[in-house]
Amino acid sequence: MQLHNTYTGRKEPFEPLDPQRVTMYVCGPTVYSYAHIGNARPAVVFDVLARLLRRKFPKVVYARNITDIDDKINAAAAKEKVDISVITSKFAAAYHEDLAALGVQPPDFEPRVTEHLPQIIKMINALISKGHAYEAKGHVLFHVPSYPDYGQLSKRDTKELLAGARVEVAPYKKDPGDFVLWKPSTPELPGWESPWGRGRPGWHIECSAMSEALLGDTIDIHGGGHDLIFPHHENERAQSTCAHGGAPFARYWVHNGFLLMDSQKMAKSVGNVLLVREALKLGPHEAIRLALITGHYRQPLDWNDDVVADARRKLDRLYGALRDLGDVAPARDEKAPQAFVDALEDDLNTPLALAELFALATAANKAESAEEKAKLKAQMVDAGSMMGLLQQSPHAWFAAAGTQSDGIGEAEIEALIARRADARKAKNFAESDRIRDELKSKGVLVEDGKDGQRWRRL
RNA sequence: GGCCAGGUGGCAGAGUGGUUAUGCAGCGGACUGCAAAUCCGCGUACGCCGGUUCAAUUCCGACCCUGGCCUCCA
Repeated sequence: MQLHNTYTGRKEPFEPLDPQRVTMYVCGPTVYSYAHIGNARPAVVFDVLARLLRRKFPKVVYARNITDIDDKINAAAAKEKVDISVITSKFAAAYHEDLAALGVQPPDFEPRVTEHLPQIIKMINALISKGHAYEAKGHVLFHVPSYPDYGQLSKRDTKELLAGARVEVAPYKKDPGDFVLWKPSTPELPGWESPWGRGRPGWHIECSAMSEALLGDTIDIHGGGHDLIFPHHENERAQSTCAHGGAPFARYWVHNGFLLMDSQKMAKSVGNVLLVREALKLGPHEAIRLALITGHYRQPLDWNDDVVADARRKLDRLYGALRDLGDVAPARDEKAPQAFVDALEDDLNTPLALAELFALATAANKAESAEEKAKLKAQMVDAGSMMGLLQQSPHAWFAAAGTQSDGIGEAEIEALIARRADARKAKNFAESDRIRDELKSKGVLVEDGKDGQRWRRL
Protein backbone atom coordinates (compact mmCIF):
# COMPACT_ATOMS: atom_id res chain seq x y z
CA MET A 1 0.00 0.00 0.00
CA GLN A 2 1.20 3.46 -0.96
CA LEU A 3 0.46 6.75 0.69
CA HIS A 4 1.55 10.23 -0.25
CA ASN A 5 3.50 11.84 2.54
CA THR A 6 3.48 15.61 2.67
CA TYR A 7 6.70 15.55 4.65
CA THR A 8 8.72 13.88 1.92
CA GLY A 9 6.54 15.13 -0.90
CA ARG A 10 6.36 11.63 -2.30
CA LYS A 11 4.21 8.59 -2.46
CA GLU A 12 5.73 5.98 -0.16
CA PRO A 13 5.04 2.40 0.83
CA PHE A 14 2.91 2.50 3.94
CA GLU A 15 4.15 0.36 6.78
CA PRO A 16 2.85 0.99 10.27
CA LEU A 17 5.32 1.10 13.11
CA ASP A 18 3.47 -1.79 14.71
CA PRO A 19 2.22 -4.17 12.01
CA GLN A 20 -0.59 -5.16 14.34
CA ARG A 21 -1.85 -1.70 15.07
CA VAL A 22 -2.21 1.37 12.87
CA THR A 23 -2.70 4.72 14.55
CA MET A 24 -4.32 7.65 12.78
CA TYR A 25 -5.18 11.11 14.01
CA VAL A 26 -7.24 13.51 11.93
CA CYS A 27 -7.98 17.10 12.84
CA GLY A 28 -11.67 17.53 13.42
CA PRO A 29 -13.96 20.51 13.61
CA THR A 30 -14.14 23.49 15.89
CA VAL A 31 -17.76 23.32 16.92
CA TYR A 32 -18.97 26.90 16.77
CA SER A 33 -21.25 26.58 13.73
CA TYR A 34 -22.57 24.03 11.26
CA ALA A 35 -20.04 22.15 9.20
CA HIS A 36 -19.75 23.16 5.56
CA ILE A 37 -19.11 20.91 2.62
CA GLY A 38 -15.41 21.70 2.75
CA ASN A 39 -15.31 20.36 6.30
CA ALA A 40 -16.98 17.20 5.10
CA ARG A 41 -14.30 16.38 2.58
CA PRO A 42 -11.57 15.27 5.03
CA ALA A 43 -14.16 13.43 7.12
CA VAL A 44 -15.21 11.38 4.09
CA VAL A 45 -11.71 10.96 2.69
CA PHE A 46 -10.27 9.69 5.94
CA ASP A 47 -13.32 7.53 6.44
CA VAL A 48 -12.43 5.75 3.21
CA LEU A 49 -8.83 5.45 4.36
CA ALA A 50 -9.93 4.06 7.73
CA ARG A 51 -12.16 1.50 6.00
CA LEU A 52 -9.26 0.40 3.84
CA LEU A 53 -6.84 0.19 6.76
CA ARG A 54 -9.28 -1.83 8.83
CA ARG A 55 -9.34 -4.47 6.12
CA LYS A 56 -5.63 -4.60 5.78
CA PHE A 57 -4.43 -4.46 9.36
CA PRO A 58 -5.51 -6.32 12.48
CA LYS A 59 -6.21 -3.17 14.43
CA VAL A 60 -6.71 0.45 13.53
CA VAL A 61 -7.04 3.17 16.10
CA TYR A 62 -8.51 6.26 14.54
CA ALA A 63 -8.94 9.45 16.53
CA ARG A 64 -10.61 12.59 15.27
CA ASN A 65 -10.88 15.42 17.74
CA ILE A 66 -13.57 17.93 18.48
CA THR A 67 -12.23 21.33 19.35
CA ASP A 68 -14.53 22.70 22.00
CA ILE A 69 -12.35 25.47 23.37
CA ASP A 70 -11.81 28.29 20.95
CA ASP A 71 -12.23 32.03 20.64
CA LYS A 72 -14.90 31.66 17.99
CA ILE A 73 -16.83 29.46 20.36
CA ASN A 74 -16.41 32.07 23.04
CA ALA A 75 -17.71 34.71 20.69
CA ALA A 76 -20.73 32.61 19.73
CA ALA A 77 -21.51 31.85 23.37
CA ALA A 78 -21.17 35.48 24.37
CA LYS A 79 -23.46 36.52 21.57
CA GLU A 80 -26.14 34.09 22.69
CA LYS A 81 -25.43 34.71 26.36
CA VAL A 82 -24.97 31.03 27.09
CA ASP A 83 -22.24 28.77 28.40
CA ILE A 84 -19.84 27.55 25.72
CA SER A 85 -21.02 24.00 26.36
CA VAL A 86 -24.42 24.98 24.96
CA ILE A 87 -22.77 25.99 21.71
CA THR A 88 -20.34 23.12 21.51
CA SER A 89 -22.80 20.37 22.33
CA LYS A 90 -25.28 21.72 19.82
CA PHE A 91 -22.80 21.88 16.97
CA ALA A 92 -21.01 18.67 17.88
CA ALA A 93 -24.37 16.90 17.64
CA ALA A 94 -25.05 18.61 14.31
CA TYR A 95 -21.64 17.51 13.08
CA HIS A 96 -22.42 13.91 13.98
CA GLU A 97 -25.74 14.09 12.19
CA ASP A 98 -24.15 15.52 9.08
CA LEU A 99 -21.41 12.92 8.93
CA ALA A 100 -23.81 10.09 9.61
CA ALA A 101 -25.89 11.27 6.68
CA LEU A 102 -22.76 11.09 4.56
CA GLY A 103 -22.13 7.53 5.64
CA VAL A 104 -19.04 8.39 7.67
CA GLN A 105 -18.33 5.79 10.30
CA PRO A 106 -17.46 7.15 13.75
CA PRO A 107 -13.78 7.14 14.63
CA ASP A 108 -12.57 5.03 17.55
CA PHE A 109 -11.94 8.11 19.64
CA GLU A 110 -13.35 11.57 19.45
CA PRO A 111 -11.42 13.47 22.08
CA ARG A 112 -12.51 16.88 23.26
CA VAL A 113 -10.20 19.58 24.45
CA THR A 114 -12.28 20.22 27.58
CA GLU A 115 -11.60 16.63 28.62
CA HIS A 116 -7.85 16.87 28.14
CA LEU A 117 -6.77 19.95 30.07
CA PRO A 118 -4.53 17.91 32.42
CA GLN A 119 -2.73 16.32 29.49
CA ILE A 120 -2.34 19.67 27.78
CA ILE A 121 -0.91 21.26 30.91
CA LYS A 122 1.40 18.32 31.39
CA MET A 123 2.73 18.63 27.86
CA ILE A 124 3.26 22.37 28.21
CA ASN A 125 5.17 21.72 31.44
CA ALA A 126 7.33 19.20 29.66
CA LEU A 127 8.11 21.72 26.93
CA ILE A 128 9.01 24.36 29.48
CA SER A 129 11.26 22.04 31.46
CA LYS A 130 13.05 20.94 28.30
CA GLY A 131 13.71 24.53 27.32
CA HIS A 132 11.35 24.64 24.34
CA ALA A 133 8.78 26.94 25.89
CA TYR A 134 8.70 29.91 28.19
CA GLU A 135 6.22 31.92 30.16
CA ALA A 136 5.66 35.58 29.38
CA LYS A 137 2.92 37.82 30.71
CA GLY A 138 0.58 34.97 31.55
CA HIS A 139 1.19 33.34 28.18
CA VAL A 140 3.25 30.29 27.52
CA LEU A 141 4.97 30.35 24.17
CA PHE A 142 6.74 27.73 22.17
CA HIS A 143 10.20 28.95 21.27
CA VAL A 144 10.61 28.13 17.61
CA PRO A 145 14.41 28.55 17.41
CA SER A 146 14.71 25.76 19.99
CA TYR A 147 13.58 23.32 17.34
CA PRO A 148 15.90 23.59 14.34
CA ASP A 149 13.73 21.26 12.28
CA TYR A 150 10.86 23.76 12.36
CA GLY A 151 9.55 24.44 8.87
CA GLN A 152 10.51 21.08 7.42
CA LEU A 153 6.96 19.84 7.08
CA SER A 154 5.59 22.92 5.37
CA LYS A 155 8.88 23.56 3.53
CA ARG A 156 9.25 26.98 4.97
CA ASP A 157 12.31 28.89 5.90
CA THR A 158 11.78 30.29 9.38
CA LYS A 159 13.87 33.31 8.56
CA GLU A 160 11.57 34.27 5.75
CA LEU A 161 8.45 33.11 7.45
CA LEU A 162 7.55 36.50 8.76
CA ALA A 163 8.76 38.58 5.88
CA GLY A 164 5.34 38.89 4.34
CA ALA A 165 3.32 38.02 7.38
CA ARG A 166 0.15 39.87 7.99
CA VAL A 167 0.17 40.03 11.77
CA GLU A 168 1.83 42.21 14.28
CA VAL A 169 4.27 40.49 16.54
CA ALA A 170 3.36 40.54 20.21
CA PRO A 171 6.03 42.33 22.22
CA TYR A 172 6.44 39.52 24.76
CA LYS A 173 7.64 37.04 22.14
CA LYS A 174 11.33 36.17 22.24
CA ASP A 175 11.20 35.29 18.58
CA PRO A 176 8.61 36.54 16.11
CA GLY A 177 7.79 32.97 15.14
CA ASP A 178 6.99 31.82 18.67
CA PHE A 179 3.45 30.65 19.05
CA VAL A 180 1.04 30.36 21.94
CA LEU A 181 0.65 27.20 23.99
CA TRP A 182 -1.37 28.80 26.75
CA LYS A 183 -3.00 32.19 27.02
CA PRO A 184 -4.66 33.99 29.90
CA SER A 185 -8.41 34.42 30.09
CA THR A 186 -10.17 37.51 31.31
CA PRO A 187 -12.70 36.92 34.11
CA GLU A 188 -15.62 36.93 31.71
CA LEU A 189 -14.03 34.37 29.39
CA PRO A 190 -13.97 30.63 29.98
CA GLY A 191 -10.77 29.57 31.66
CA TRP A 192 -9.04 26.73 33.40
CA GLU A 193 -6.60 26.82 36.27
CA SER A 194 -3.00 26.21 35.36
CA PRO A 195 0.49 26.79 36.77
CA TRP A 196 0.44 30.02 34.73
CA GLY A 197 -2.86 31.25 36.03
CA ARG A 198 -6.37 30.92 34.76
CA GLY A 199 -6.40 30.63 31.01
CA ARG A 200 -6.97 28.42 28.00
CA PRO A 201 -4.86 26.39 25.65
CA GLY A 202 -3.65 27.50 22.26
CA TRP A 203 -5.08 25.76 19.25
CA HIS A 204 -2.09 23.64 18.29
CA ILE A 205 -1.20 22.11 21.63
CA GLU A 206 -4.54 20.38 22.00
CA CYS A 207 -3.99 18.07 19.05
CA SER A 208 -0.49 17.20 20.22
CA ALA A 209 -1.73 16.43 23.71
CA MET A 210 -4.78 14.43 22.67
CA SER A 211 -2.84 12.49 20.10
CA GLU A 212 -0.27 11.60 22.72
CA ALA A 213 -2.93 10.65 25.26
CA LEU A 214 -4.81 8.32 22.92
CA LEU A 215 -2.29 7.07 20.40
CA GLY A 216 1.15 7.48 21.94
CA ASP A 217 4.23 9.53 21.17
CA THR A 218 4.57 8.43 17.55
CA ILE A 219 1.57 7.92 15.32
CA ASP A 220 1.45 6.41 11.88
CA ILE A 221 -0.83 8.80 10.04
CA HIS A 222 -1.74 12.37 10.73
CA GLY A 223 -4.38 13.78 8.45
CA GLY A 224 -6.25 16.94 7.73
CA GLY A 225 -6.93 19.56 5.13
CA HIS A 226 -4.15 20.96 3.03
CA ASP A 227 -4.58 24.33 4.67
CA LEU A 228 -3.59 22.90 8.04
CA ILE A 229 -0.04 22.13 7.02
CA PHE A 230 1.01 25.53 8.17
CA PRO A 231 0.89 26.58 10.89
CA HIS A 232 -1.21 23.93 12.63
CA HIS A 233 0.62 20.76 11.70
CA GLU A 234 4.02 22.35 11.65
CA ASN A 235 3.41 23.50 15.21
CA GLU A 236 1.99 20.17 16.34
CA ARG A 237 5.06 18.51 15.00
CA ALA A 238 7.33 20.89 16.86
CA GLN A 239 5.42 20.49 20.12
CA SER A 240 5.16 16.72 20.07
CA THR A 241 8.66 16.05 18.87
CA CYS A 242 10.16 18.36 21.47
CA ALA A 243 7.96 17.11 24.28
CA HIS A 244 8.94 13.55 23.47
CA GLY A 245 12.68 14.07 23.41
CA GLY A 246 12.94 13.95 19.65
CA ALA A 247 10.76 10.91 18.97
CA PRO A 248 9.08 11.36 15.57
CA PHE A 249 5.51 12.56 15.81
CA ALA A 250 3.70 11.42 12.67
CA ARG A 251 5.27 9.02 10.21
CA TYR A 252 2.94 9.86 7.33
CA TRP A 253 1.39 13.26 6.86
CA VAL A 254 -1.67 13.03 4.68
CA HIS A 255 -3.52 16.10 3.45
CA ASN A 256 -6.62 16.42 1.34
CA GLY A 257 -6.91 19.15 -1.25
CA PHE A 258 -9.05 22.20 -0.90
CA LEU A 259 -12.67 22.39 -1.91
CA LEU A 260 -13.61 25.34 -4.06
CA MET A 261 -17.07 26.65 -4.65
CA ASP A 262 -17.57 27.56 -8.31
CA SER A 263 -13.80 27.94 -8.62
CA GLN A 264 -13.68 30.39 -5.73
CA LYS A 265 -12.67 30.07 -2.16
CA MET A 266 -15.62 29.21 0.00
CA ALA A 267 -15.84 31.89 2.64
CA LYS A 268 -18.39 33.76 4.61
CA SER A 269 -17.07 36.99 3.17
CA VAL A 270 -17.82 35.73 -0.34
CA GLY A 271 -21.19 34.48 0.81
CA ASN A 272 -20.81 31.12 -0.88
CA VAL A 273 -20.54 28.80 2.08
CA LEU A 274 -22.46 25.59 1.53
CA LEU A 275 -23.35 23.85 4.76
CA VAL A 276 -23.41 20.08 4.79
CA ARG A 277 -27.05 20.13 5.77
CA GLU A 278 -27.86 22.33 2.80
CA ALA A 279 -25.79 20.18 0.49
CA LEU A 280 -27.70 17.13 1.67
CA LYS A 281 -30.84 18.69 0.23
CA LEU A 282 -29.30 18.93 -3.22
CA GLY A 283 -29.56 15.23 -3.85
CA PRO A 284 -29.45 11.79 -2.31
CA HIS A 285 -27.00 11.61 0.57
CA GLU A 286 -25.06 8.91 -1.15
CA ALA A 287 -24.59 11.17 -4.17
CA ILE A 288 -23.15 13.90 -1.97
CA ARG A 289 -20.71 11.40 -0.54
CA LEU A 290 -19.75 10.15 -3.96
CA ALA A 291 -19.28 13.69 -5.21
CA LEU A 292 -16.67 14.16 -2.49
CA ILE A 293 -14.64 11.13 -3.59
CA THR A 294 -15.16 11.29 -7.34
CA GLY A 295 -11.83 13.05 -7.65
CA HIS A 296 -8.56 12.12 -6.03
CA TYR A 297 -8.33 13.32 -2.45
CA ARG A 298 -5.22 15.38 -3.03
CA GLN A 299 -6.67 17.26 -5.97
CA PRO A 300 -8.62 20.44 -5.54
CA LEU A 301 -12.33 19.81 -5.77
CA ASP A 302 -14.38 22.43 -7.54
CA TRP A 303 -17.89 22.13 -6.19
CA ASN A 304 -20.81 23.36 -8.26
CA ASP A 305 -24.37 22.36 -9.04
CA ASP A 306 -23.30 19.74 -11.55
CA VAL A 307 -21.17 17.57 -9.31
CA VAL A 308 -24.13 16.20 -7.38
CA ALA A 309 -26.19 15.53 -10.49
CA ASP A 310 -23.20 13.80 -11.99
CA ALA A 311 -22.68 11.66 -8.91
CA ARG A 312 -26.34 10.77 -8.89
CA ARG A 313 -26.23 9.53 -12.46
CA LYS A 314 -23.19 7.45 -11.64
CA LEU A 315 -25.11 5.82 -8.82
CA ASP A 316 -28.08 5.30 -11.12
CA ARG A 317 -25.85 3.20 -13.30
CA LEU A 318 -24.34 1.23 -10.42
CA TYR A 319 -27.66 0.60 -8.70
CA GLY A 320 -29.21 -0.14 -12.08
CA ALA A 321 -26.70 -2.91 -12.59
CA LEU A 322 -27.41 -4.27 -9.11
CA ARG A 323 -31.11 -4.12 -9.76
CA ASP A 324 -30.78 -6.06 -12.99
CA LEU A 325 -28.99 -8.81 -11.12
CA GLY A 326 -32.30 -9.52 -9.50
CA ASP A 327 -32.79 -11.48 -6.35
CA VAL A 328 -29.73 -13.68 -6.58
CA ALA A 329 -28.01 -14.02 -3.23
CA PRO A 330 -24.52 -12.55 -3.32
CA ALA A 331 -21.87 -15.23 -3.44
CA ARG A 332 -20.30 -15.96 -0.10
CA ASP A 333 -16.63 -15.19 0.38
CA GLU A 334 -16.58 -13.14 -2.77
CA LYS A 335 -14.80 -9.87 -2.06
CA ALA A 336 -13.99 -6.70 -3.96
CA PRO A 337 -11.71 -7.56 -6.89
CA GLN A 338 -8.01 -7.07 -6.52
CA ALA A 339 -7.89 -4.33 -9.14
CA PHE A 340 -10.34 -2.31 -7.10
CA VAL A 341 -8.42 -2.81 -3.87
CA ASP A 342 -5.17 -2.07 -5.64
CA ALA A 343 -6.55 1.27 -6.78
CA LEU A 344 -7.46 2.24 -3.25
CA GLU A 345 -4.15 1.00 -1.95
CA ASP A 346 -2.39 3.24 -4.42
CA ASP A 347 -2.67 6.39 -2.37
CA LEU A 348 -6.42 6.09 -2.14
CA ASN A 349 -7.08 6.42 -5.85
CA THR A 350 -10.86 6.56 -5.59
CA PRO A 351 -11.42 7.64 -9.22
CA LEU A 352 -9.57 4.60 -10.48
CA ALA A 353 -11.35 2.38 -7.96
CA LEU A 354 -14.60 3.80 -9.20
CA ALA A 355 -13.65 2.92 -12.76
CA GLU A 356 -13.15 -0.67 -11.58
CA LEU A 357 -16.55 -0.55 -9.98
CA PHE A 358 -18.06 0.53 -13.30
CA ALA A 359 -16.28 -2.33 -14.98
CA LEU A 360 -18.05 -4.65 -12.55
CA ALA A 361 -21.35 -2.97 -13.36
CA THR A 362 -20.83 -3.50 -17.07
CA ALA A 363 -19.95 -7.13 -16.46
CA ALA A 364 -23.03 -7.48 -14.28
CA ASN A 365 -25.22 -6.06 -17.01
CA LYS A 366 -23.90 -8.71 -19.33
CA ALA A 367 -23.90 -11.60 -16.89
CA GLU A 368 -26.23 -14.45 -17.71
CA SER A 369 -25.61 -17.33 -15.35
CA ALA A 370 -26.88 -17.18 -11.80
CA GLU A 371 -23.43 -18.07 -10.61
CA GLU A 372 -21.86 -15.16 -12.39
CA LYS A 373 -24.53 -12.82 -11.14
CA ALA A 374 -24.07 -13.94 -7.55
CA LYS A 375 -20.35 -13.39 -7.83
CA LEU A 376 -20.64 -9.94 -9.35
CA LYS A 377 -23.25 -8.84 -6.88
CA ALA A 378 -21.01 -9.80 -3.99
CA GLN A 379 -18.05 -8.06 -5.60
CA MET A 380 -19.94 -4.87 -6.25
CA VAL A 381 -21.48 -4.66 -2.82
CA ASP A 382 -18.19 -5.39 -1.12
CA ALA A 383 -16.30 -2.87 -3.25
CA GLY A 384 -19.04 -0.36 -2.56
CA SER A 385 -18.74 -0.90 1.15
CA MET A 386 -15.07 0.00 1.00
CA MET A 387 -16.08 3.42 -0.22
CA GLY A 388 -19.23 3.63 1.84
CA LEU A 389 -21.46 3.24 -1.20
CA LEU A 390 -24.06 0.80 -2.56
CA GLN A 391 -25.23 -0.35 0.83
CA GLN A 392 -28.94 0.14 0.25
CA SER A 393 -31.25 -1.87 -1.95
CA PRO A 394 -31.58 -0.76 -5.57
CA HIS A 395 -35.28 -0.35 -4.98
CA ALA A 396 -34.63 2.01 -2.09
CA TRP A 397 -32.23 3.99 -4.22
CA PHE A 398 -34.57 4.39 -7.18
CA ALA A 399 -37.60 5.02 -5.02
CA ALA A 400 -35.88 7.75 -3.05
CA ALA A 401 -33.32 9.20 -5.41
CA GLY A 402 -35.66 11.74 -6.94
CA THR A 403 -35.64 15.40 -6.24
CA GLN A 404 -38.93 16.22 -7.98
CA SER A 405 -40.92 14.88 -5.10
CA ASP A 406 -44.56 15.84 -5.36
CA GLY A 407 -45.73 13.48 -2.70
CA ILE A 408 -46.99 10.63 -4.83
CA GLY A 409 -46.80 7.46 -2.78
CA GLU A 410 -45.54 4.06 -3.79
CA ALA A 411 -48.99 2.50 -3.59
CA GLU A 412 -50.38 5.05 -5.99
CA ILE A 413 -47.45 4.55 -8.34
CA GLU A 414 -47.91 0.81 -8.30
CA ALA A 415 -51.63 1.18 -8.94
CA LEU A 416 -51.07 3.36 -11.98
CA ILE A 417 -48.44 1.01 -13.28
CA ALA A 418 -50.83 -1.92 -12.90
CA ARG A 419 -53.47 -0.08 -14.88
CA ARG A 420 -50.93 0.75 -17.51
CA ALA A 421 -49.82 -2.86 -17.71
CA ASP A 422 -53.42 -3.88 -18.39
CA ALA A 423 -53.68 -1.28 -21.11
CA ARG A 424 -50.51 -2.59 -22.72
CA LYS A 425 -51.79 -6.13 -22.65
CA ALA A 426 -54.88 -4.89 -24.46
CA LYS A 427 -52.58 -3.08 -26.89
CA ASN A 428 -54.17 0.14 -25.83
CA PHE A 429 -50.99 2.11 -26.27
CA ALA A 430 -52.69 5.47 -26.17
CA GLU A 431 -53.86 4.78 -22.63
CA SER A 432 -50.51 3.22 -21.75
CA ASP A 433 -48.66 6.31 -22.90
CA ARG A 434 -51.11 8.58 -21.16
CA ILE A 435 -50.44 6.89 -17.83
CA ARG A 436 -46.74 7.00 -18.46
CA ASP A 437 -46.95 10.73 -19.07
CA GLU A 438 -49.07 11.17 -15.99
CA LEU A 439 -46.45 9.41 -13.89
CA LYS A 440 -43.69 11.39 -15.50
CA SER A 441 -45.45 14.61 -14.63
CA LYS A 442 -45.38 13.40 -11.04
CA GLY A 443 -41.67 12.77 -11.20
CA VAL A 444 -41.81 9.04 -11.82
CA LEU A 445 -40.24 7.29 -14.79
CA VAL A 446 -41.64 3.90 -15.80
CA GLU A 447 -39.55 1.38 -17.63
CA ASP A 448 -40.90 -1.70 -19.36
CA GLY A 449 -38.80 -4.78 -18.96
CA LYS A 450 -39.09 -8.42 -19.87
CA ASP A 451 -40.43 -9.20 -16.43
CA GLY A 452 -42.80 -6.30 -16.07
CA GLN A 453 -42.43 -2.68 -15.15
CA ARG A 454 -39.93 -0.83 -13.04
CA TRP A 455 -39.98 2.74 -11.90
CA ARG A 456 -37.76 5.36 -10.41
CA ARG A 457 -38.14 8.86 -9.20
CA LEU A 458 -36.57 11.55 -11.33
C1' G B 1 7.38 38.50 -2.38
C1' G B 2 8.26 33.16 -0.38
C1' C B 3 6.36 28.20 -0.25
C1' C B 4 2.79 24.46 -1.88
C1' A B 5 -0.83 22.37 -5.25
C1' G B 6 -2.98 22.28 -9.99
C1' G B 7 -3.94 23.36 -15.56
C1' U B 8 -6.18 16.38 -19.72
C1' G B 9 -11.43 15.54 -24.97
C1' G B 10 -18.54 19.18 -24.35
C1' C B 11 -18.38 18.32 -18.66
C1' A B 12 -16.29 15.55 -14.50
C1' G B 13 -11.82 12.93 -13.83
C1' A B 14 -7.62 8.83 -13.72
C1' G B 15 -3.19 7.47 -15.92
C1' U B 16 1.06 6.67 -18.95
C1' G B 17 7.98 7.73 -22.40
C1' G B 18 5.39 4.66 -27.83
C1' U B 19 -0.80 0.62 -27.43
C1' U B 20 -8.78 1.67 -24.40
C1' A B 21 -9.01 5.17 -18.56
C1' U B 22 -13.80 5.54 -16.52
C1' G B 23 -18.53 8.11 -15.93
C1' C B 24 -21.99 11.77 -17.79
C1' A B 25 -23.57 14.28 -22.14
C1' G B 26 -23.63 13.58 -27.76
C1' C B 27 -23.98 10.56 -32.36
C1' G B 28 -25.06 5.70 -35.00
C1' G B 29 -26.89 0.63 -34.41
C1' A B 30 -29.43 -3.56 -31.68
C1' C B 31 -33.55 -4.34 -28.51
C1' U B 32 -38.65 -1.98 -27.67
C1' G B 33 -45.61 -0.89 -29.81
C1' C B 34 -42.97 3.84 -28.68
C1' A B 35 -39.78 4.92 -24.83
C1' A B 36 -36.53 3.90 -20.73
C1' A B 37 -32.82 0.61 -19.16
C1' U B 38 -29.16 -2.48 -21.36
C1' C B 39 -25.69 -4.06 -25.11
C1' C B 40 -22.45 -2.90 -29.55
C1' G B 41 -19.85 0.98 -32.15
C1' C B 42 -18.04 6.24 -32.73
C1' G B 43 -15.68 11.25 -31.44
C1' U B 44 -11.57 14.95 -30.61
C1' A B 45 -7.73 15.53 -25.31
C1' C B 46 -3.51 16.38 -22.64
C1' G B 47 -2.02 25.40 -20.86
C1' C B 48 2.20 27.90 -23.93
C1' C B 49 7.45 27.75 -25.64
C1' G B 50 11.94 25.41 -25.83
C1' G B 51 15.13 20.99 -24.55
C1' U B 52 16.36 15.58 -23.87
C1' U B 53 14.76 11.20 -26.84
C1' C B 54 14.03 7.05 -32.38
C1' A B 55 9.44 8.69 -29.77
C1' A B 56 6.65 13.33 -24.66
C1' U B 57 0.42 14.65 -22.59
C1' U B 58 4.02 11.73 -19.61
C1' C B 59 11.13 13.64 -18.19
C1' C B 60 13.93 18.70 -17.84
C1' G B 61 13.83 24.24 -18.09
C1' A B 62 11.39 28.87 -18.81
C1' C B 63 6.72 31.21 -19.27
C1' C B 64 1.33 32.02 -18.71
C1' C B 65 -3.02 31.00 -15.85
C1' U B 66 -5.82 29.17 -11.41
C1' G B 67 -6.16 27.99 -6.25
C1' G B 68 -4.13 27.53 -1.28
C1' C B 69 -0.81 28.84 2.86
C1' C B 70 2.43 32.67 5.02
C1' U B 71 0.37 32.46 13.26
C1' C B 72 -5.19 29.77 15.29
C1' C B 73 -9.65 28.57 7.98
C1' A B 74 -10.62 21.26 6.62
